[in-house]
Amino acid sequence: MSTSQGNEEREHAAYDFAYVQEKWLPVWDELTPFKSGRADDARPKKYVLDMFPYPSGDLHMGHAEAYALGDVIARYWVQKGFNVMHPIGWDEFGLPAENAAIKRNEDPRIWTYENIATQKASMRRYACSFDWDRVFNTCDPEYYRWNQWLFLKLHERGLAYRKDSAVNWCPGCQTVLANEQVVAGLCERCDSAVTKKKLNQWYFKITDYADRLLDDMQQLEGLWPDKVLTMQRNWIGRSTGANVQFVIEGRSEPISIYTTRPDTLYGATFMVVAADSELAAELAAGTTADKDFKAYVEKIKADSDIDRLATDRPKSGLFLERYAINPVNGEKLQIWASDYVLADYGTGAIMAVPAHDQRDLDFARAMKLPVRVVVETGEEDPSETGIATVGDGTVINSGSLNGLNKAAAIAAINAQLEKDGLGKSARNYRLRDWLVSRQRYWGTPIPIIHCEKCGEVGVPENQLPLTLPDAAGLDLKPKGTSPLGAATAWVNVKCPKCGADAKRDTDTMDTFVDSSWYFLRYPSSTNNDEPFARKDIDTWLPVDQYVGGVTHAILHLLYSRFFTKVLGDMGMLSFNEPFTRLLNQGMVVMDGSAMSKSRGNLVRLSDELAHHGVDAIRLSMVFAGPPEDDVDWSDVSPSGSVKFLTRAWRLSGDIASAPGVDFTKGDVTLRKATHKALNDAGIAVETFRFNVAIARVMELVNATRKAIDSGCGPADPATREAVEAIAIMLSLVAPYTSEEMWERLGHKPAVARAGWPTVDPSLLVDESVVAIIQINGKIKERIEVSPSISDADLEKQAMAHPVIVEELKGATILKVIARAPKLVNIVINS
RNA sequence: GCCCCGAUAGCCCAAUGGCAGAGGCAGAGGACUUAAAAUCCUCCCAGUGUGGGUUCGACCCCCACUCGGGGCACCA
Repeated sequence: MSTSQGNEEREHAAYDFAYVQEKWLPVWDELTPFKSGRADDARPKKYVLDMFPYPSGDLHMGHAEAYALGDVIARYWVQKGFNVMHPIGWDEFGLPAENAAIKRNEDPRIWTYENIATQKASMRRYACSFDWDRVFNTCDPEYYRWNQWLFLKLHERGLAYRKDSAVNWCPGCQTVLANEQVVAGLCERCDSAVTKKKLNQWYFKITDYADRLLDDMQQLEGLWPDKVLTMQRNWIGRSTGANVQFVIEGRSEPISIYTTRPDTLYGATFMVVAADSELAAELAAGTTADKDFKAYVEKIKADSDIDRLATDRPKSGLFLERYAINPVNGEKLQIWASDYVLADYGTGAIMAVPAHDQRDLDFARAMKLPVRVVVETGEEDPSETGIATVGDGTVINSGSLNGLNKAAAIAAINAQLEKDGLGKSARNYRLRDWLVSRQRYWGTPIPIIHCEKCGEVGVPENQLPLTLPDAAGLDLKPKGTSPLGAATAWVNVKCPKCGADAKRDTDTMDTFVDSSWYFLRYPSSTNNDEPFARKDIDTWLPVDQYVGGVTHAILHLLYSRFFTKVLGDMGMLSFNEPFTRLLNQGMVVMDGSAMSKSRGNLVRLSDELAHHGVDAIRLSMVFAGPPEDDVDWSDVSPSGSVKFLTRAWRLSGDIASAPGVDFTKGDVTLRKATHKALNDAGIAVETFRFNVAIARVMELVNATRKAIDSGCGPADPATREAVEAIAIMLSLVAPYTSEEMWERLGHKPAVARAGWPTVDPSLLVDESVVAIIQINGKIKERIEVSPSISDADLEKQAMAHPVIVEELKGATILKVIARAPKLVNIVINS
């Protein structure tokens, strides 16, 4: 630590950030100001969590922003006297590591652990307020054994199951993908066009939780960004309607269709079944249409998702030469097969009401099928305009439903169908079960043994973790089947139940399994007896504040919510939403677009840190604008941040009073500025307006500079109070500078634990305020009044003011609005 | 095509329905200096995308539109 003489020597030197960084890091290592959960810690808890990184290289600008923002929140609550747990770990399984391993021809662990070491060192230098004692790696067996344990628990509960299904297949990665990992028909990892493949795969039954995932979002209202809640609602996509039974000529069983518009049942003019469904194949079998049908199915199989998603795609289909009977009027309806009906939604069959559904109308017009209007909406005839009338109206041509509006007709027809045993109300979801198996090496092995006699047998718990076979000797290149299959010594085992020869499941789990419960692990990160201890969970969870990118709005957050509910049902925890508050930070872009090497606009974090120092980069990130907005690095000025920090730092060398001086004896004007800044900055931080909080600190720095140079002077206690407040507020964004200031002010480290000064409410009120006097909304005069003046007194003063009296001469006063102590508005006719 | 968010000074951004400017960047001038840098001081700049409406009063609320960003997109 510097001597006072050393301080003097440095007094007028420029602020040397490199020196200061090197100076304080070892001190903080020693003091561990952010260690959470000491046994004797009586402070109330606060769990602040940043989304954990993937170790794909060194930290980049995006990390710098995210961690700067998360750190403001974590450090603020520490200053406010909370026992803050702010942990970090690494999310390591997945394709980047595996692809790097293939390229380098080595074990993915090597690349992974190298990158972790790099990132960890960068985080330490970046002065993140992480609790380093809680770190874990998801690729360590000590972690992923609990993925396996959870998988087995889900399997026991029927929530993990295998089925044959047409799944998303990425030809680039040579693996299946979850629905959530297909973005606009492309693989989210490698941008290959995703195709369909019929495979037997593992699923988690997230659809069982669709209603709870939807309904529990009510409690997140106002605490999560609306955008994320909307995206999740859309993704789950609950729709309500009815299933209706249609008798089929020549078939013993009726076909059930799903519709959201049972009120238009009389308007059904044909039926459509999904061309790729078993139902379609069965209906076509034996008819003269069968040959054409098979050809049609082959044709649509060749279409990629991209083709299917094209908006102007013409409708295609084929008449199956079969007929259905409309249950309400006995009409004979043609049954068609088409790819615009999805096999895995609803029942895979629909009644087509072309007058009131655009897709059905497009199809009817293409195939020359009849259109019948059964809802009078006042719009033109759909069969002429080609535009279906989908809105509300009066039901016509519909027997007993005639004259009703949409809602009444739906209620009436549902009741009638139910009574006649022909249908009942139903719900459907866009959400599909979560496909969790992957045909790749670098993931958690699925802990299932396949036995010819016993079927799927879970690996006994006492044999967990089931570790990955050594990568050496395995060909990791993607080839459509798991590389684990080649590890014969690993694959061939005895059935734990019957002892017969059996084989291990060779697929690995989707890496999103790892991150779906990791936030539960931090409080128990060193516990090797269970995934998490109930006592720790009850102490720390749920997460009070989660910070991360909006890219995870659906995937990770939905899966985490699902896991939380499942674990709740298992009695392992007692809350139903894992993340109480969520902040989505924006991205860091350059010249308006995402940074990339190929675009040539990549800014290297390490370069920025070398040029401007950690504090200036953190400050620039936080001050750039509202946290949820993108930061355009070409708009921010790290050198401006350096300038401000230097200016603040210099104040600390100018203070002439001693630590502990009685602030109440200080200059009132500056004291008011200090307390207002503390008050406003605190509110701004709590409402995520960090840029505003910094503006308040800048104001106080300016006011203090002025007070020292030409006001109450450096010896006044108020200047010390102000600079100490600045150091504490600045500690949220500029840990090095503020620590240095704190020392120069005569205090011992760490400023991070100094405590947010208590705001004196009496210093927040002004003795007098300026009230404005308006006539017809235009400002005519300003007067100084007491802040506690009454409306009546303010009005009296305003009306008596000479300027106003003059203005009002000859006018008729219509109304006077007084809003003490801010303004009086006199309305006159002019 | 549908839904959501945004638009304030040359730029980034502030403003419980009540004086449009908190803060910063950039710019201009000055002080200090042999000079430069650094520092300090002072100053400049818009009436809030467009058109209506509500109100005593609108950046703020309502309607329509323009532009920008994001999400969803055959889910019956």
